[in-house]
Amino acid sequence: MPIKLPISYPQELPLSQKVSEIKQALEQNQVLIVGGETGSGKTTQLPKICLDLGRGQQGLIAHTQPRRLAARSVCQRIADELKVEVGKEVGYQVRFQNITSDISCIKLMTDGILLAEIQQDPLLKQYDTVIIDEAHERSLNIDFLLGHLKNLLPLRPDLKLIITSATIDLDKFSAHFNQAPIIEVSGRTFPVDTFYRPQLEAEDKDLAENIIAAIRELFELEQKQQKGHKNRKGDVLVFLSGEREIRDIAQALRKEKFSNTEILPLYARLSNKEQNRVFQAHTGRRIVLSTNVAETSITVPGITSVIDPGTARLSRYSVRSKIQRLPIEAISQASANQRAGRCGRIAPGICIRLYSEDDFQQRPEFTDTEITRTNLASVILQMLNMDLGDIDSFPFLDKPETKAINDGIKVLQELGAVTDSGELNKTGKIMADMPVDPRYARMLMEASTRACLQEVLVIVSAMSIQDPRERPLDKQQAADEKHRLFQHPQSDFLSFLQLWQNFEDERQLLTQNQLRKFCQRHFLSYVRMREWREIHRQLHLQCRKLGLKENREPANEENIHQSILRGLIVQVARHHEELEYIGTRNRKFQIFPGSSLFKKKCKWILAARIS
DNA sequence: GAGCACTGC
Repeated sequence: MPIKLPISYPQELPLSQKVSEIKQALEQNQVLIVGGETGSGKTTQLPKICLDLGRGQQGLIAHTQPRRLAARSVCQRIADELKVEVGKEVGYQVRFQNITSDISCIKLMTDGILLAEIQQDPLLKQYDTVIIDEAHERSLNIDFLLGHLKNLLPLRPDLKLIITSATIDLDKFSAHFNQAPIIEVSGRTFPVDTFYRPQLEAEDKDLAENIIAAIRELFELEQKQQKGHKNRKGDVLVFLSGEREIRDIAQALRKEKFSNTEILPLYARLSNKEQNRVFQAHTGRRIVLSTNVAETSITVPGITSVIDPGTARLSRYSVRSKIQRLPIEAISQASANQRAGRCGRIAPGICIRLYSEDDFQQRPEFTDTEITRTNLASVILQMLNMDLGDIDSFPFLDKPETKAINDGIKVLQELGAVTDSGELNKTGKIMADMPVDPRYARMLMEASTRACLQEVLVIVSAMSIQDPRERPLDKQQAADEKHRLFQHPQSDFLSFLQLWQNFEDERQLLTQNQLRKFCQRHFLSYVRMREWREIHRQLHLQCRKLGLKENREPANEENIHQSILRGLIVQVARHHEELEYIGTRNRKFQIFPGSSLFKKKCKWILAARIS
């Protein structure tokens, strides 16, 4: 039964000018690439165009976003434009939340959800159209989806696919899909003036001084330029590498006492409430000091200038050392341009780069894609589970190096998920059905045989989220003191268990409001505690479904640690001297000072994470 | 003696 919805395209959106062109291209081609910057309207209008063409009737229109928040808010916007309720004709699904119904014809979701669905339904039979949005972000999920979709298209001639991307590297997507047509849509952005102000090491200035100098220059530039403009001083966005750098620079900037100016930190670990401060109206000027969250995840409103020191932390896996790390690196040109673009959204902007134009020109054009920077065990496990055949011949946009693939297979062998010849065994099949890292999945399986699944479920969920313990700058001691209440003297893994048990006891007794207060008093993030419980619940249900054995009696600690060890064999270490330990591959490291084992000099330890 | 960012049936 076709659903009739009133469809119109807001005149002011650039994409609305191209509706008939896009319709024609979609009718004549199976795949279409749409390039357009922020504000082009592609995200909200493309699903409507599909609907207009009669799609979303035979099957759903799938529309993927890289983040949960985006999936929810895009869903809301489309529902508003179509004048329907969220969850009816237009719904969304993200982890823990499925707000769709039988009458849904557009389904917003994270790309991770679509990927997970492929495990059960490789042909994606419930969809007649798939829109992969923000494909330029090139996450592991997106790359895997684009590879699978390429194989799928000939098997589903009725399926239409739209790939959208910022206007970088459109040809690459087109080439991947048999020279699919490209339609470019302009964005609604303003020009950004870029200035290069290299930090001169010879002058012995530190980053703070360079940033202060840049801010002063910015203010002067604005005054000169302001003759023709309205007299609103816009806000400044400064990109920094991490929490500590933000703290240091904030301190230095506050000392400068810029008149009528507020310094605002922004990073993902802040509570929602603290993050929301950037969206609140304010008088005077604001200088926002942010990590990379402001590059893609959070759009800070009101920014008219950007200061870009040109570095960021980037997660990298080394096949040689078997370790995932977070080094600070020079960012790519694409990333620098994305940062600059953050100040051209409401008025012409100014971007000051704290490096030379030469330096910029010599940088790589694009950031290395995630698939080249990460351990492939999880991707390979999923591919084996789907029986995709030879991994070498899977049509990745960028093929991972053979040695990275071999390393991923080796990890799976070490976990006992595949045979010596690289085939998935029974253990591996079950692991592939668990929504966690293969190492963690292996721990759960081991725990099932060692009568400690209950406990290991709590620990694995804890390791899958960000640490719920908070340590505010001005209350570090008070926080440490409270956290010690939950500390197990011999094991940080068991500390998680102790925290969980305490929290559960309180949760049974308290109202939600009281529980929030309990969290505040004990320096725990309520939001992350909730995420912990949600992941735990999801994993618990899945383990039950997969037939893992739950223990009725409390487990013995030895068994808990043996189970964790089964997943983390490469992270055992022996005491060397003083605070130093020697791990596998002769790696030397120290224990994190927050650990209960920090100064204990144990003979052997098992590290949850090494960096 | 101390913390980049996302994400999953």
